Amino acid sequence: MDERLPGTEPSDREQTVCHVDMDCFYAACERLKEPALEGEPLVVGMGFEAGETHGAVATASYEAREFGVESAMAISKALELLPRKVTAADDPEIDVDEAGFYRPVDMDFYQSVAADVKEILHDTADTVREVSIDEAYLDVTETVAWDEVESFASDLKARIREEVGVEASIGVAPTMSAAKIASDHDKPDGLVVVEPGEVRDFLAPLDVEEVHNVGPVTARELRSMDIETAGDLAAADPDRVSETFGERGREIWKYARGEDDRSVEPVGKPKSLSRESAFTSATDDPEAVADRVRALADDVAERASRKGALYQTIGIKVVTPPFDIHTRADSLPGPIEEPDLVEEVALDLLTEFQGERVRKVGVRVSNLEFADNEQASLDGFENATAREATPRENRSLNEFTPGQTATDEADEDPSGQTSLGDFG
DNA sequence: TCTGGGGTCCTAGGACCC
DNA sequence: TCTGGGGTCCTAGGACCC
Repeated sequence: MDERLPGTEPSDREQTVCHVDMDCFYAACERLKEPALEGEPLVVGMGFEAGETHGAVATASYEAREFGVESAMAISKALELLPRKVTAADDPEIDVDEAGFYRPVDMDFYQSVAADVKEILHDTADTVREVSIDEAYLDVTETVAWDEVESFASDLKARIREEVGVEASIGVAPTMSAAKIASDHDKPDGLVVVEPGEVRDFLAPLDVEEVHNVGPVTARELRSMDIETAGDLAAADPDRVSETFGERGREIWKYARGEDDRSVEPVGKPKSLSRESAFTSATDDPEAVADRVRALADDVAERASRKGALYQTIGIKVVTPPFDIHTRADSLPGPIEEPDLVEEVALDLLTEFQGERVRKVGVRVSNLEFADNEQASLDGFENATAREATPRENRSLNEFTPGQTATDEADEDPSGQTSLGDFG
C-alpha cells in the first residue's frame, strides 16, 4: 500500500476524509439530562461547582454565546456578561431574559453519550480516529464516492440525532485539515463538502488562525509579516515561513495550501497521563500543596495501572502567579508500576517550590510502556496459558536488564530477570 | 479577561560518551 | 589548556489542540 507511482507525493493520494464534530457537546449532554435547558443560555464550567464563581467555561451554548460568553473564559467573567438565572430572579436590576444557567462538568455522563456516538461512527466507517470526546475523523475513501458524500454525511447526522439525541456538524474533504475546517464552517448542524480541486479556494479567504497548528502566538507573528489569511500564507515564500517558524512553518504553509500528508489512523496508546488541579486562590500553605500533589499522584498512578501502563518518568507542574508554568521531572532506571513512588518522586520534586505561592499543581507520568497488548486484555486466558509469567513482568524487567536491548514484542524471550526490588 | 484540565509535538541546552 | 566532532538521552519550556 506504500507503493506509489514515481513522482507522486503522498499528498496526491486521494482520500475522502469526514470530520465529525459534535455541536456544543457538553451543553448538548446537559440538555439530554435536563430537557428544560433546551433553548436557554447554558454554560458548562470546568473547575467550577454549582453556585461558585471560579473555574472556566468548557462549553457555552449558542444562546449563551450571544451574550459574549466564550470557551475558556473565566466563569467570573461569564457571570458578568450573563448572570445566573436564579440570581436574576432575586435581583430587580437584572432582566430574567438576560440570564442563563450554569452547570458543572459531568464527565462520566458525557463519556457515556460519546460512547454511543462513537459506536455509530465505527459502524459507519472502518477507519475512525477519535480525536477527543466530541470529535473524530472517518476515512471513507473506499466506501463513499464523492457524489454520494453529501447524502452519506447527512444520513450520519440524522442517525446521531435520532439514536443519541445530540447534533453533529460534518465536514468532508480530501485531507484531514480541510475536513476539520469544513466541519467548523457552518456550525451548528453544519454539513460542508469540499471536493478535490476546491480545497485551495475554500481555504483562501479564511483567517490564518483557522489553519491547523496556527494559534494566537503564530497568528500574531504571521500578521506582522502581512499574512492575514490562509490564502496569504499559501502564497507566501515557504523559506521565509520556515525560517521564522521552523519545522512547523513548513507544515502550516502546506496546510494553508490544502496539502496534508496525514492519513486517518486510529489513535495509539497515550504517551503520558496527567492530572492537575487549581486552588480556588493561590496558596502558600505547603501542606495544602503537598496534600493536593499526593491526591493527584495517587489518581494518576491509579489511572495508569487501570490502563496497564508502566511509567519511567514522573513529573510535576507548578503554576505560580501570575501564570508562570514550571515543570520538573525525574526518570527512573526502568519502567515501573509503583504508586508509592509516584507520590514520593512528586513530593520530592515539589520541595524546590517550597515557600512559593502556588495557584495550580499537576502530576504526570510519561515514558509509558504498555506491557499488556490489547489482545492480552481481551483474551487473557490464552496468554496466561501460553506463558509462565505475565507479559507485564517480562516486559518491565527485560527493559531494565543492563546490556539487553528492549524488544518490541512482549512475546520474545522473557529471560534475564532481576527482582522488582532493584528499582529502588 | 486574573485563566480549567487533558493531551501532543518541537526546540534548546546540558550531560555524557566515544 | 586555549580542544574536534558526532551522537544520544534527558529536562524544561513553549505552542498548540480540544
